[in-house]
Amino acid sequence: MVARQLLGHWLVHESPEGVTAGRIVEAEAYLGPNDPASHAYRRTPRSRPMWGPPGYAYVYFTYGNHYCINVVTESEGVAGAVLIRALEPVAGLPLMRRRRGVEREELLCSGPGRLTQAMGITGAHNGVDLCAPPLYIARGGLLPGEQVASSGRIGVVRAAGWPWRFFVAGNPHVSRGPKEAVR
DNA sequence: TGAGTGATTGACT
DNA sequence: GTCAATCACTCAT
Repeated sequence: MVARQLLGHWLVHESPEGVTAGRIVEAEAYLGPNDPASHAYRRTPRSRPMWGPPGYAYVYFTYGNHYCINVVTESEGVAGAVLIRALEPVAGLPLMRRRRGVEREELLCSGPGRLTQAMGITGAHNGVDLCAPPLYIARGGLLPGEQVASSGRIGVVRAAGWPWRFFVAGNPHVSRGPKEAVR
């Protein structure tokens, strides 16, 4: 599963204010029409990138306050994406702190809405190519299999029990959902 | 045309 | 532990 492979890679954003980067420590898979919890379950103009070619970003705005970023993983014409839920900050921490307004490193990127704010990602990045600057994914070191845990998805009502959430076990930057993670 | 819901976070009791 | 903020989109008049 692609969500599993995404862990350990870096998400890099080269913005005019400076470069920020983080290691992906938590990701969640969403499919298309077969997944009741996915935005692709009901097609919307905003989520159109989910049907696009793989390697592109799908950024959406939710709850009136927060952005979330997805990586499109399926081929063109097939809906499918991986939601990036948490990052471990590795570069541009001062800039992240300024954008987030918090000092603690664990609070900078430990959540979907938090990491987009820390990285400076907005709706303007919807549909951009993640294989080229200014916003892209870089290959990170391989992750030992025993460090990767999975659990049911967080924050969704439908199909929440599907074990499509992957995260780095014991990493302090992983978000804690309303439900306790089932290792 | 209007009410309800949501892949969330942060502030307040 | 509870609740508000606030926007895109769906569903019901």
